[in-house]
Amino acid sequence: MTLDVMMESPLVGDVAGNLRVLVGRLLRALQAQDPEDGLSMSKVSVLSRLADDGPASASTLASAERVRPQSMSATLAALEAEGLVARRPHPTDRRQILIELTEQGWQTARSARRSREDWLTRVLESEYDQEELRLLSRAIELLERLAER
Amino acid sequence: MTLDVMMESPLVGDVAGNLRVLVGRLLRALQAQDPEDGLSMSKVSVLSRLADDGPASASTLASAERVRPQSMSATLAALEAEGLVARRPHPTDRRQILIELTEQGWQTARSARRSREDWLTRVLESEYDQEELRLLSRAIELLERLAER
DNA sequence: TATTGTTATACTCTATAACTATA
DNA sequence: TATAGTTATAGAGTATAACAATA
Repeated sequence: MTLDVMMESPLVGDVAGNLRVLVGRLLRALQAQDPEDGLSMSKVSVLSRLADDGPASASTLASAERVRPQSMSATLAALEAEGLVARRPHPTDRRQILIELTEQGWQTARSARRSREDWLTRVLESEYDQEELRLLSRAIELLERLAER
Repeated sequence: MTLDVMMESPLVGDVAGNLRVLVGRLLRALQAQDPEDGLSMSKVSVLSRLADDGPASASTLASAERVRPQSMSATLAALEAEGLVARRPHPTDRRQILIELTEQGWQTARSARRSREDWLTRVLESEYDQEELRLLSRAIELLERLAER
């Protein structure tokens, strides 16, 4: 125990290397399954954030999602074309445009995040017991902190 | 406790929804930082697998990494051009070409998985204590099972 | 016929560069 | 000048389609 702290434990190096590889593989595993709603992860991520945090400007979304404003601009144009988000002027700053979920956007955000029937849910249910799911749930909280850095 | 098991616990639905969004965000966080060795996650993933499992054919790698054979073909061509993998004929099946790590490929695979200097390692070190790192390490094992599905 | 692998081509996501409008 | 947003263009990764060689 004390030893772990005293010596430079290899744990952090392992976690880093394995996590990097894991994220790529999980991405492809999730993309391979999951045609379901026809939405890319980038789009779901933006919808999800708008649902959590409320309306936001394009540049706020861009930095939160760690993409360039130009990239977010493209994503938002696509979401708008699909009727999932709408734009309204910022009350005081006329440069900004606030992005908000449409009613359909709300429904999509909800169903994308909580669809209990999709592949991932079924796999989690069959692959892990309750204790492992609780561990995963805690790990996800920890990793969300990481994703914000 | 018993209640968790008896009622359809919302835990699995939460994990599923949050995990999907998390993976996308982690991907971009990792890609934003981490130019370091100049290798994409896809490439590191292939090198990593070759290091773990030994030489393999292109089609084996493709299904293991969940990409189409055509996509793996492109990835392998790039890795070969960088001198990290080499090809040798399959001993019995002349259709197949076995892919193996070169000496430089071995070094790169090792350092990519255990690099103690990169952004991710530093963030992990500063952001998490030893207990949290152990939890992450266990979670990564669990999620690797998921990535293979 | 089925399998392994490649080349040709296109799509998605994200990047950089250059621009307009507003603060 | 600095900030918010857009359009134009390019690169990486992966997909589908069509093909050649071998089983």
